[in-house]
Amino acid sequence: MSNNLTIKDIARHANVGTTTVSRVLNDHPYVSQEKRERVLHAIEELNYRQNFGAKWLRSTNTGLIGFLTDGVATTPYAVDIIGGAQDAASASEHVLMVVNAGNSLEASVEFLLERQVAGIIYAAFFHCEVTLPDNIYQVPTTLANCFVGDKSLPSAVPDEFIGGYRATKVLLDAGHRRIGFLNVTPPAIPAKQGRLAGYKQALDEFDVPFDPELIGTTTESPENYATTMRLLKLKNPPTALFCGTDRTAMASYIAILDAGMRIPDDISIVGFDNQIDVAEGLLPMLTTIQLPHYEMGKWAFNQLFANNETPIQEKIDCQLIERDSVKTITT
Amino acid sequence: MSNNLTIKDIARHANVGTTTVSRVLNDHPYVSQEKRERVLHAIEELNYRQNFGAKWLRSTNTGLIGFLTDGVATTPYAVDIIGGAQDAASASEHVLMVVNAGNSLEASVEFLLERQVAGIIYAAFFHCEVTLPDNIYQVPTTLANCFVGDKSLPSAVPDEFIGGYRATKVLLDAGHRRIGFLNVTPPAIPAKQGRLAGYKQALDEFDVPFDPELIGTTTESPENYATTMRLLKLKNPPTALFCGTDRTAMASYIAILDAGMRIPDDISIVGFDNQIDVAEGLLPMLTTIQLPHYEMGKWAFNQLFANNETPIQEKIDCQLIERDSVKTITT
DNA sequence: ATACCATATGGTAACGTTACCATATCACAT
DNA sequence: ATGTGATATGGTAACGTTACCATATGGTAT
Repeated sequence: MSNNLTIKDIARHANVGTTTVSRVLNDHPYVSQEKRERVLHAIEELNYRQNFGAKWLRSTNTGLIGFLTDGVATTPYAVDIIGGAQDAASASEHVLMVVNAGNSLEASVEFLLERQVAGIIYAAFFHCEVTLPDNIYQVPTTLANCFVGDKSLPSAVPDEFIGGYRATKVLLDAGHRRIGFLNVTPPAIPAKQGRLAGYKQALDEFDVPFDPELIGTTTESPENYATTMRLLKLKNPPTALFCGTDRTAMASYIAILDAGMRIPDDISIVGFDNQIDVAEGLLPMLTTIQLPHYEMGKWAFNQLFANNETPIQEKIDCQLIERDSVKTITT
Repeated sequence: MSNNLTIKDIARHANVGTTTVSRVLNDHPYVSQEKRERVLHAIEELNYRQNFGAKWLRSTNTGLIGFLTDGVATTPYAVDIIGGAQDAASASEHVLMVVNAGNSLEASVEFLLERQVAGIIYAAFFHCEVTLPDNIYQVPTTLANCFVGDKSLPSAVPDEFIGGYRATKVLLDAGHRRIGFLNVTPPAIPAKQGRLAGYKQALDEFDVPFDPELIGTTTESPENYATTMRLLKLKNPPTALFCGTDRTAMASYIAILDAGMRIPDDISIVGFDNQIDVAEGLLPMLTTIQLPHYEMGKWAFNQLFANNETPIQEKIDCQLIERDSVKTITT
């Protein structure tokens, strides 16, 4: 089935030396147009295919990049990170070797090193601090959606602050002054602190005092539902809600409808994540904040061989995605 | 950084021949316990790592499997297929090389063939018929979530019929006799036909006549909402709804609440997909049908080297996931 | 004794490619 | 004439591994 041809075969067929064939294959200079065409023609005709094993044995440049994730690689969230990394990788002739870290992160890294990967991208499925085994430093490594405490590796994470700020500001701009906030809870610590700071900053800019009564946390749907209800029944209830995740927003939608209110007429909602199936599935469609998964993946690949003196700790913007769940009101 | 040690170095260090080292590395027989330990010890001490390029140049057995998907590989749906394939692959010392087919499927296959993959798994992100380039037949190939018209390749797809049947039956078992059905629309043709047949079959078994008035289609949320409303306002309205996707169910939830009804007290709902964030995010949590993504991925890997005379066309069961959106009623 | 087999061990020639060296030609300046 | 540098071209030695062959030892059946 597979016709084990070598460059020797095609060298003979094109009546040139093997070196010339290799040069054509690798786009090296110093080959006449005429011979180049003869070689190309022979390759075409014999249906020749390079042997990458031999190639990398010589050159030790495999074009392989290890994409390593914590156990839960296959969550919808992580997926766009892979997408971004993959697009960037194929733009420069690299391939991703996707590996889920099993019980031992060190063993997974070892596995990739054995395959001579030129670099490793480590991605977490939610924004968090990670600890990585020492052997990962044997090869260029970048992080997506996570970071190491000592900042010894380049890392791209969402700018939670700007996300929280944007979500709050769109509501303030629409005239809202009582804005409930169902913040995410640990273990997503960077998200929690950053978004709260962004929320406060936006409030400050509009001279709206911070009211702890308007703050809740997100956990599972029943709790989200209950928290939303609590907020709705406040003496001075919110006219808008900033939900820590799109999933939280979903529970809030249900609570609000159950309470006999309408979105966005009676209350405006902003989510967080832009989890497309949820955000576009809800009605009215959800205005939310985009987590920059794709961009983090892309950035992580592009930084792999950047070779900066100090590893960059990048925070990537979280854009506002406007849909139909926010209504302008007049105070 | 990387200490280019070879098998020779460790042979010298352990005071054995290179062949013996190779034998230890590959678990071949005819090595004394004593030398085996000496070799293992030397490997440990020198921190030696095999060179896979050289290895496969000799043996042409790379342990690499190409995982190829249509453009939209990185949809949440496809992700569990990768998970299943990956788990099965690592159980037998294989690695997945994940590639998104770009504009040319043939070029993507060529890319994988160049890398000497031992097999290819092709996965679609929704159940459909696919056409594949000829060069894919040069290596064992299996299909997940799709099939080729001439059945020339082993394929695993969801059993849409049983899924539709199960969804309808759980409602019939709960006493419902007026069951609305918002079926998916093309291009997901196998899903559409199969589920409808399953729906009818279940109805038949309970001697419930098929009523075309109760059938709708799923498209985008606003339409789903409108269709749900139409059903709700029927002279003889449904007491239960079978939604073609969990996303449809989300829109139906909103419509039902808007109409002043409650789930599941006034109307029961069953979804399809078990898209976890939606199904568990809704309140009450959604009873739905599991699409066997993980199993299809696993099956596809395990069939790669099965070598059956005729390629198996497998239909994988779609299990019912019971949550809280179905209520038993007495007629 | 002899033959035969299982076990153990190491030397060495591939595997298919590219890097390095050697060589050749031609143009263009000295 | 002579030197220099750019362009072309091919031979061959690696790269690190495993398959194959050769060899050696000890046990067991003839």
